[in-house]
Amino acid sequence: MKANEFNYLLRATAGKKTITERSKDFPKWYQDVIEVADLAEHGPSKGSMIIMPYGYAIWEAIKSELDARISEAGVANMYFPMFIPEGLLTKEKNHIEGFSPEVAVVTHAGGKELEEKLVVRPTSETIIYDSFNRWIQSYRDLPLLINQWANVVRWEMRPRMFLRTTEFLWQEGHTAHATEKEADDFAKAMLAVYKEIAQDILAISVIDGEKSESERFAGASRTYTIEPMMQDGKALQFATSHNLGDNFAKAFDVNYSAEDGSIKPVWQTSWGLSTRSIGGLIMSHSDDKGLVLPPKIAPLKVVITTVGASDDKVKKAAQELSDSIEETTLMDDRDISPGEKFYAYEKRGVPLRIEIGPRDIEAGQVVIVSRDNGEKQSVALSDVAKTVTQELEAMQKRLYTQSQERLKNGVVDCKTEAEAVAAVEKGKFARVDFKIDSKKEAQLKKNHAITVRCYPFGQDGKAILAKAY
RNA sequence: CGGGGUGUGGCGCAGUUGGCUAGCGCGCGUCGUUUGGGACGAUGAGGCCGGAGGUUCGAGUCCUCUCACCCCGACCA
Repeated sequence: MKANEFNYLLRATAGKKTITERSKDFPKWYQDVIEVADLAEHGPSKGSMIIMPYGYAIWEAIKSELDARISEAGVANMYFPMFIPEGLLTKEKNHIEGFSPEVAVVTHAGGKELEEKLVVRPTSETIIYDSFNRWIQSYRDLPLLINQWANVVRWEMRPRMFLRTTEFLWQEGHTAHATEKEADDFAKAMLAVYKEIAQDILAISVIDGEKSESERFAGASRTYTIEPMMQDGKALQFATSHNLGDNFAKAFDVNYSAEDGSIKPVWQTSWGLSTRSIGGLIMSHSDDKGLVLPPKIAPLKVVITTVGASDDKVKKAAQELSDSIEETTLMDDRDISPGEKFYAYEKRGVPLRIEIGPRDIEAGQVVIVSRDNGEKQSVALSDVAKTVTQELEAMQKRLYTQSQERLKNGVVDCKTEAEAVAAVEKGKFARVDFKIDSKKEAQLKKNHAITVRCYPFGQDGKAILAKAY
């Protein structure tokens, strides 16, 4: 791996062994691609880092697509402090009950013990709504729509590669509205944005719906979610959007004067998508050979490798080819065996590989190989640029279609609980229309590790049951 | 905090009822042969066997204490 490929560092948590052990469901090749390193250089390690080649660029690609849509929705970006005075966090009762076990707390700073402890944000509702309280006076101040790109800390006991890490990067949006309906519509609109990102950009087909009461965000009135199916049949909560009702408004006194002169609480939403999506990406598309990235977010779309006796003539031709292709390319003319080069880029998920050797030069062509299906095609030198563009688009479509088919075939309608349990054990999503009360839900979770993923939109109260990450 | 395990080169491990100079694989360095799907040969560097104390002619191995890490459970999903 070349140094410039290491452009992503993410605090995982716990020891190297923990994160490695807990990530056994990850494709088995991941340790060849993603390095897990001890965080501390000296002494026993309490933490580890995930180091993924091009990982930074992948996150940046997701981020820029999402950020464009967020700002299109009229939302302003801001940065709030990372430390939250403990007193603020505890204002909303359900919220603090949901989060207190997993917060990291700063007790000492500036060389002395702090009078009021500072919580490292697990999410920023509290510190942001403290500001909302000061910013909102009149209905003219509404709606207030803000977003921040940030890192947050949740001290979970069981970390998992990308899916559950002690620190993670995300975007969290927070809005305040004059009416309950407006807030609810907005929460749903942002979920639709996430769905678009998942499907159109990451090529991951999802089910959208509402969470059950027990799976709801701590402090929310309603939680909306998108749930894709991973290759092993498990679900992944990919992104959520919450209708917070007036719960936080009441706790933080976020009120406004309405046109009629009355004082009313605002109605709020919050919504987020995190680096967990990279985990979802890996588990959705990758195969035994390594990472498979949808072309739209692949930082490196084409790699050109020399094969055969790579003399100066071949290297020169490869360089010219590399310069002529508009898509991001990398040329690799190292004098190592072709197999070694092929595997290196397959593992990293580079969508297209162009092979060029003496025979190709003689024939005036190159070989283009697609990462997802391994198909090879010989293409005349003059057609390379065009073919690359076409093939990248085709691959994006293929990956989405594949994900779509998996989800479509993976959902099984079940009449009884026994039927549903059996289906889920076989790696399916069970769609059921019998009622699942909170007692039944707890039972399913305890006995079978099955959860209600969501009540899909427009499906008349039917529930999706599955195992999940 | 309960129950169970593990500490030996960078990583992964072996090392028997105590025994002679502590090994193997991967990785790394050098040289050569290779190069159309993860090559091979030669050679080299790299270790107070987690720590302290004890038993013994002799401890990686046995005993005591201690430290650290990990797994299962509780959190999260």
